[in-house]
Formats: sequence, C-alpha cells, structure tokens
Amino acid sequence: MEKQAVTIYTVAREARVSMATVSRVVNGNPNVKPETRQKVLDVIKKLNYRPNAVARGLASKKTTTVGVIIPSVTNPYFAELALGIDDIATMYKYNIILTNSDFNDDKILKVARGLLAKQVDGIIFMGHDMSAELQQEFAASNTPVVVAGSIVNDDKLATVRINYQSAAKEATNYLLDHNDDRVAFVVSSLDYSINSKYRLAGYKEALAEHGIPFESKYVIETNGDYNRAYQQADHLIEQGIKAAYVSDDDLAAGLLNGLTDNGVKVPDDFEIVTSNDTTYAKITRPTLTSITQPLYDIGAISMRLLTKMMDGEVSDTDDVILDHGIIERQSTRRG
Amino acid sequence: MEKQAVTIYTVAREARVSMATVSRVVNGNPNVKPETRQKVLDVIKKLNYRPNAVARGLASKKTTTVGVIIPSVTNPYFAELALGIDDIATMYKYNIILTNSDFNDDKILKVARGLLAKQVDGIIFMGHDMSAELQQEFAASNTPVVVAGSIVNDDKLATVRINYQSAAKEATNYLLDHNDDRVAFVVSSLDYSINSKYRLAGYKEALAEHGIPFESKYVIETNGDYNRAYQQADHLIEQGIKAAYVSDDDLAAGLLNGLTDNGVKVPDDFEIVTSNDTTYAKITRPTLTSITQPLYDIGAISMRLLTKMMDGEVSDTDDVILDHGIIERQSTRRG
DNA sequence: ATGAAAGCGCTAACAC
DNA sequence: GTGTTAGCGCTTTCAT
Repeated sequence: MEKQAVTIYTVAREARVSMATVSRVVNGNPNVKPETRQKVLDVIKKLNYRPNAVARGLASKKTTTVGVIIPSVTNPYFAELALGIDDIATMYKYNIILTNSDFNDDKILKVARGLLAKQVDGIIFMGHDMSAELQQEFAASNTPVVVAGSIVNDDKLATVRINYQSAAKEATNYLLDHNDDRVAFVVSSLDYSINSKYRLAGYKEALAEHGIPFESKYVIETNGDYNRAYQQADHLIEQGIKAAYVSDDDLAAGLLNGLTDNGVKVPDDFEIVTSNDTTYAKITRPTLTSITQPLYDIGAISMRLLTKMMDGEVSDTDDVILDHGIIERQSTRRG
Repeated sequence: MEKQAVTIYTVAREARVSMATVSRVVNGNPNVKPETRQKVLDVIKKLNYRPNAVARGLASKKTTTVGVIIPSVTNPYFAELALGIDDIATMYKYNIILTNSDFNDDKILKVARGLLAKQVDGIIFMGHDMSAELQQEFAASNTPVVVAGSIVNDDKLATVRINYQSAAKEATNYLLDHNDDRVAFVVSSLDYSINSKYRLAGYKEALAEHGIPFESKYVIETNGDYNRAYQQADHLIEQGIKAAYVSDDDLAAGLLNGLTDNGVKVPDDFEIVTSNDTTYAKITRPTLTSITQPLYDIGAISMRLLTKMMDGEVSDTDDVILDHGIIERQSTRRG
C-alpha cells in the first residue's frame, strides 16, 4: 500500500534541504535561491513526486474544489451551462465535484451536505428552488454559493441568469402577434418560482397587452420531461390551443413531436416558442423558434463570480442579469 | 475564518469522552457502550458536528471519491453513461469528480494527474484511446481504472461495453439487405481504435458476406460533431451513397438533418442506422433506426466493477461485454 | 469499552 | 534564503 511512497519529506532529504523549502518550490514561492530551486526541481522530477492535494487541503483549508449541483446532466440546458462552468473552473485550476440532484429535495440536501463535508471552496447551484433546510445549510456553512441559470426562493444568494419574466412576455407577445389568441403556457411545474412567479407573470403581461383574458386552462404543467410533454400533445389539441410558449426545450421538443405525430402541422396549425435555444431547438424538424440566451456565458460567469467570492474579492451578491433575445425558426410562421 | 469551529475534539470534550470514542461513534464501530454512544450522538446533534472529509481522507488514505473522465457532457452518449455511473456511485456513497476532456490528450493527461493528486480512490475513463503518458500514469498510480462504453488501446484496463465489431457488422448487414449496395461507414475519426479497428472490421465483414468490394471512398470521417456531419451530407449525396452506418447519434442526427434539408428523403432515398440509441435517435424526425445498447447499465456496471476493485475484491480485469440489439425506426425502410 | 498517542502529508508562522 | 516547529481534523494501533 505504498501509494504515496514519496512525500515532501522524501524530496527534502534527497535534496538536502528542509521540507519547507520543498514546499516553497512546489508553491512557486519566490523566496528560494535559484540553485536551490533547481536542485529541488531535479529531485522532484527524479522521484516523480506529486503533491498530495488532500494533505494540502487539510493544512491550508482550501481544496481548490467546487461543488456543482445539477438537476440532470442529460438535460441539454444544464449540460450547456456546465460547459461554461467547467471551462472557467479549469482556467482557475479548480476541480469540480458534479452531483446529480434529480430535482429531488432530499437528494439535494444530501449531496449538498456531502459537498460541504468534502470542504469544497464554493458551490454552484443549478435548480429552481431550495428547501428551507438547504437554505439554512448554505447559510450556516458560509461557503460561497452562486445560482446559475435560474432564480430561486432565496434572494440572499447571488444568481446569474436572464430576466425570465420579460423573456416569457416577449415570447408570448410574439405568438399573440401572429393572431394566435389561444396561446398556452407550458411548464414542467408551477412549484418552481421561476415558472409560477416570473414566467407566468410575463405571460400574463403579454395577454393583458393584447386585451386577452387569462384562462387557467391554458396553463399546462407537464410534471415531467420530453415524454410527458409528448403525451400531452393531444390534450392541447382538444383544448383548441393554437400555440404555446414552452419553458424548456426538452418539453418543447416533446410537444412538437407529439403534435407532428398526431398529424398536426407545425407551424401552420400550431406554433411553438421555446426558452433555451439548446441543441434540441436545432435538431428537431421543424426547428424551434426560441428565446436566446448565452448558456455558456451564464455558466462561465457564474463560475467566475464564484472564484471572486472564494477569494473574498466580492462581498455584495448582486444578481447578474444577461441579455436575451429571440430567434425565429421553423416552429412559428413568418411575419 | 472559523469554518470548522466544531471538530471531533470539541465533541469529545463536551461529551466527556476521548476523541477516539467520538470517532468510533461516527464510524459506527460497535465497540461503544450504548449509553456512551447516545451521549455522544446528542452532543453531535447539539453542536451540529460534521466530520471533515478531508482530514478523514488524509488519515485513512481513502477519499470516497472517484474521478470520472468524460469527453463531453453535452454528448448524450456520455451523458447517459454518466447517469448510471452516478447512481451507483451514490448508492455506494462515493462522490464523483467529473472532468471534461474534450477528447484532447493534453487535457486528459492534466485532468488525470489532477484526479490522482486529489487521491481519488478510482477512475472511470470514457474516451476512445489513451496516450502513452496516460497509460503510464495510470499504471504507476495503482489506482483502479475502468473504461466505460468504449474499447481502448490498452488491454490491461478493464472495460465495460458491447461488442462494437459485431454491432457494426449487423448494422451494415441490415442496410445491405435492403439492396443498398452503396453503404457508407461514417465515423468521427479513424484515429480511435474503436472505429478503425473494431467497427471498420465489422463493416468490412458485412461487405464481404454480401460479396461487395470495400471502397475507401465510402469511409467518411467527420472530424467533428453534429454540425460537421450536417455539412458533409451533400458530399455523401455527390458520391452516390444511398445509406450509412453511423458511429454516433450526434453525427447521425447531423447527417439526417443535412440530407433532409437538402431535399433528400430519408428513408426513401437514403437509409441511416446509428449506434447508440440515445435521445437524439428518438427526437429527430424521421426517428433513427439504431443499434441498441444498455447505456445506463454500462455506466452502472462500470461503477460497480470499480467499487469492487477499490475494495480489493477483484484482481482480474476481464472485460464485461453486454448484449446489444437493433431497433427499427423511421430512418430505414421496412422489410 | 475507552483513552493516549502517533501519525497521515502538507502549510504557515516564526526564527535565524 | 532556509530551517524548525506546530498544527490541520481525523483514524488507528496499542494499552488498559
């Protein structure tokens, strides 16, 4: 079991210096005479010495590791956010402990505690709302946390995102402008404040601007992913719905395919605008008109913000709101 | 900076026992009198004590963390493998350090070294081949490694996968049986032995069985992902190709959409069989006929095998070969 | 059943 | 510029 046969001490002896000097060399501390440094470097190479990050973490109280809580790696929205997170983390030499939360509060709490036990230097949280226990856990830990790509029920946490309310409003308006007066609001769940509070408000604003009364039967909760949305397609048809603003590309793809497979022509007989402009929006046929948002950047900026917080460079936790837009594709009619 | 104000020592003093006893309680060691255990438990709860995993890792030389090297989280093939890995890891109480490798050898080497420095107990490697340095790094570390969902140029490593050669052969035969005598072999890169050695061999076998000579112009390397395959569609058309066996769903989706957008009817004028049966194969229209393989299980079994290796329960590293099949969808003609 | 004490491999004062 | 010396918070013999 001599997994770590060669330690800083071995190197020190072999190079005839103290372990402190070896430590300085390894950490790039300038207070080392060039010759000494070279001598140590030679021994390190010769012995193939590798610093033990665990020991270092214990001594320095920094693990250069951040925890990332993600609902699902198979959802392209979160996967694309993760890409930006990962790149910046790599750039700043942080490792990432990635934990799937499945949108399950119990699991989230468990993984969060695990992350804290591992002494991560910071946490990126992806997900739509937090249990009271989780909020408390984060607050008590005084470990920096940033919420990426969502807005949650805890305004003490920094978030990096777009303005979901105005995005939803614009998407709905776009549909309403096409003389679709029966526009549905399709979301995974109204339990998330991002949907029930912000997107829904945007949807209602657009309705109001067009003088169309809000009808709750046009609010659809899929309570699931692609397949659930697929199955609900005929339900929407029965309701006489002619268009939909959808909160997630996964759902939009499901709805689209469900409609198509039921003989409904998109966009001629039904229009769809989705929210995240992920690969799903480009792979489907017809392609999906979508809110555009800089997914990669949201991830990247979240991570960058976190590095600043971990370095104590930033105290205020103002939200970072990025610009969004809308891109017209084939799931909506022109003009 | 009293991040860890309460340590095992704090608990010990408060409970009027030694830290050894607290350690026993925390670790479920039976050699503790019930009353003592309860007393300690009470103090732990009262102080909200949480064991420091870093200190524990240093003392025990086990981090209960495994490293996962993944080419890309946004590729559904790897994302679906990751799902199985994650579930079993959670079940066995391991955390996962997830590192994106982008199929880049330098980056892979760096992340692998980072993982080893962090003293991970084991590594799951996803990717198609390994540099000599990486192989050496793994060999020298005596950290258990299992390769998930591929076959690589290092037969000392345990792998969990399907038989790629016979899968490719069956897919090609399926196409050839439809009287498509101009069947292309489309892969990302022949630099990977999974493609150049195994899948290509299967493709050639099928050709031989049908008495069709192998022509290298029917071998297409995309050197890229969805978009690259999309762009190559017209090139395939020009070559007079009528069908294709594709090594990755990402590429198959790109090819399909490229063909469709160029006015080529799939499956009437062109047939496609893809390899991984991921969500992509179900989301496209037409849907994609595909080799089927238990992606989730491959991930899960890889992780389970790794736990056994980490526990020293297993020494031999025989490959685990799972069954594959083929599912007919809309990208091929019936009969 | 419990405690004392010696590390695990490293960082970080502090001294010279 | 370099060495000495305490820890970091925990596990793990070894006694008792």
